[in-house]
Amino acid sequence: MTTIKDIARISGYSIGTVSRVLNDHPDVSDVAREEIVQIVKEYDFIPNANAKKLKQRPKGIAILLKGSSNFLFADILEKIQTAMIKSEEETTVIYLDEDENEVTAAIRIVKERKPKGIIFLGGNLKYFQESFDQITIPAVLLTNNAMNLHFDNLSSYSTDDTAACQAMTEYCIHLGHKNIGIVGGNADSSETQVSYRRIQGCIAAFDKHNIPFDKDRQYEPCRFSMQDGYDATARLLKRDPSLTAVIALGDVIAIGALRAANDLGLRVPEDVSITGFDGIEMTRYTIPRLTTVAQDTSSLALKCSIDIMQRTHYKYESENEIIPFRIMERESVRTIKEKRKL
Amino acid sequence: MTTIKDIARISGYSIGTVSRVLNDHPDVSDVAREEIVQIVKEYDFIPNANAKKLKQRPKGIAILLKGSSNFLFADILEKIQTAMIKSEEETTVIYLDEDENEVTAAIRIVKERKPKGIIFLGGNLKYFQESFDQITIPAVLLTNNAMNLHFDNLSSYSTDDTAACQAMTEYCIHLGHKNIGIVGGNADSSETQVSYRRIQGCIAAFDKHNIPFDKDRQYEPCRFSMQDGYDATARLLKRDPSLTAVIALGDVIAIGALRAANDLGLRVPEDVSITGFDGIEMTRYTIPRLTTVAQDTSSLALKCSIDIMQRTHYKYESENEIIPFRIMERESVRTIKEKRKL
DNA sequence: CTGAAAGCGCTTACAG
DNA sequence: CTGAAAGCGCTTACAG
Repeated sequence: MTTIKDIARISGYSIGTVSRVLNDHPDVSDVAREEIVQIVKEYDFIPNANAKKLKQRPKGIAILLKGSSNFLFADILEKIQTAMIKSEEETTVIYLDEDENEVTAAIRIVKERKPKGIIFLGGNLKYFQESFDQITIPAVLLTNNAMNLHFDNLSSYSTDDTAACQAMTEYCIHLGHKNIGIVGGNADSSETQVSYRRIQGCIAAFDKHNIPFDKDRQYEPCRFSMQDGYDATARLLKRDPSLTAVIALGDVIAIGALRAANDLGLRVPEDVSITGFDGIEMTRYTIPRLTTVAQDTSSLALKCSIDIMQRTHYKYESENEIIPFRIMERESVRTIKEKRKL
Repeated sequence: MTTIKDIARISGYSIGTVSRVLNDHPDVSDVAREEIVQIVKEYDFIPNANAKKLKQRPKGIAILLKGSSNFLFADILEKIQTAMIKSEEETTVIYLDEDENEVTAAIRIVKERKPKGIIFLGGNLKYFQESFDQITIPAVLLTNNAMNLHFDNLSSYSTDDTAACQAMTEYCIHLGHKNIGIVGGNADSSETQVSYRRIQGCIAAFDKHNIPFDKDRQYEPCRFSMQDGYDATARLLKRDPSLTAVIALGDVIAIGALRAANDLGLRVPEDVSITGFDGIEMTRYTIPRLTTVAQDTSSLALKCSIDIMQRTHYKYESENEIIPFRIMERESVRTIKEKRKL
């Protein structure tokens, strides 16, 4: 393994000068620079990154993304990287398992890579409560509201899950649906989890419009995957064939739901309406196209990028902002004719 | 930032002893161990990983995955990790951009992390030709055949893209299709790219059955995304409405194709048949379910895992193996009645 | 512009 | 079982 020492020996210059060339320092003679660059190329020399970081000062932004095949996060990530490319700052993405503790991971990464700031693409508020106090550099949490955590080096930009689900439910109600099923998440979960907040939104809509909701009959929990969405929707629809609409708490669940309804011989939306949540790309290609509530990934990405750049460079305050969502009216929900009027 | 030095000072032991405790070395007294562990916990001490790696010997397997939202690779990755978890070896996944040079990245990673072995999930043979010779540790390339590269520290396990596409095309031909379109990739690309090999497979089938193929009319290039698949298929189908089947060179393309046909008022498979390639999860949920050629991700993952473990631990030879594919007959292809017989 | 040297935070023979 | 010390491959004041 060739090291900087070898390059120094071969070039006849000192280690220090080689280091300066390697790091584009200005105070090196052109002759020295050329000779050293030449030898570095010849030997395909790449400096040992660990040794570098041992001395180096904080640099770059670390992006922790939870769930490597999370379509929503993948979308946001792409937009963050587009936004960040203009700034000088380098960006490193670290993919975490769905159920990994992202704060613990972040603490480790801060030690290892010494980033100037961190972006959390998704995160469990509980983990933040437990150990985010060990992180002292600026950070941004996306798609989850960190308001109640009160860390002054943590900003957050998120969609109001509860309001969004309430809006989607009301959308269905206004179209005449009264017997609506919900699929996804875990009703017994706590406020720190998205599915809980989303379910609360649905229930708020029912309450507001005086529509009864029988959880045992109209709700079916499931994880956020197509397969689970498929199974849960099949159970739900079999248990209560009178349901005219099913609100899936995530788009991947909805895609499974579409298929499940189909396999039960139900047409969407003629026989049963189905809605999603997130607004991932795939929902524009399903048959029928999925009506869903879209999180504003562009704003989320942009605000996050600006925030982290500002706070890593200057003394800005962190903030917690709710980004507006949008109901994407597409093809998977139909209008129910008022039976009473017949 | 607390370091090993602080822990040593506070505990009253030497740095060496603290290091031994940290690394679970046996020759430390229980008293010392307990005291030190206690203090480490108290201070939430995490050793600096860079400093560790500066001295440490090779460890773990690095997995380089090209294209962070590549569904096929995501699937294989999951299976590799399941297989590897049983072995002692740690595994690190590094996600690369679709168009990044994975070999250059690997060279850097070898220096930085000192892994014992590398797994490439996807890769461009051209990059391997150019600079894989700088890598001397055992490596495995997945879904691409490295046979002709002749590196004796590089194994490969792959699907025969050409044979698979030929088989899928023949499948359609046997069902009576004669006027078949192809969508995806870039016909002018070189042998080192999958799309070239897949197209060759289709053409081989046409030749074998004496079916004429007019590239300008029946072929439409496109990148591997739903949007591109949608656009390309729309162009293809408009240009030649007589096509009875469209072979998409990737599943995501096929998903776009499904939607495009639909928007053109064509029913799948009644009016036009559509096939995919890869066998990703989503193809089981499309409406209709997609007929596709499935790569055997389980075998790919298992063979790769066994290979890398063997070659990092013992003196095994590298090998290049072709893993059988499977045509998944589902719902998106129909049988054409022989018009002549009417 | 260049070199000698201290130091980053660890690990690991080597003595004892 | 434990400590003192060399060393991993770099960076960076400090002199000159």
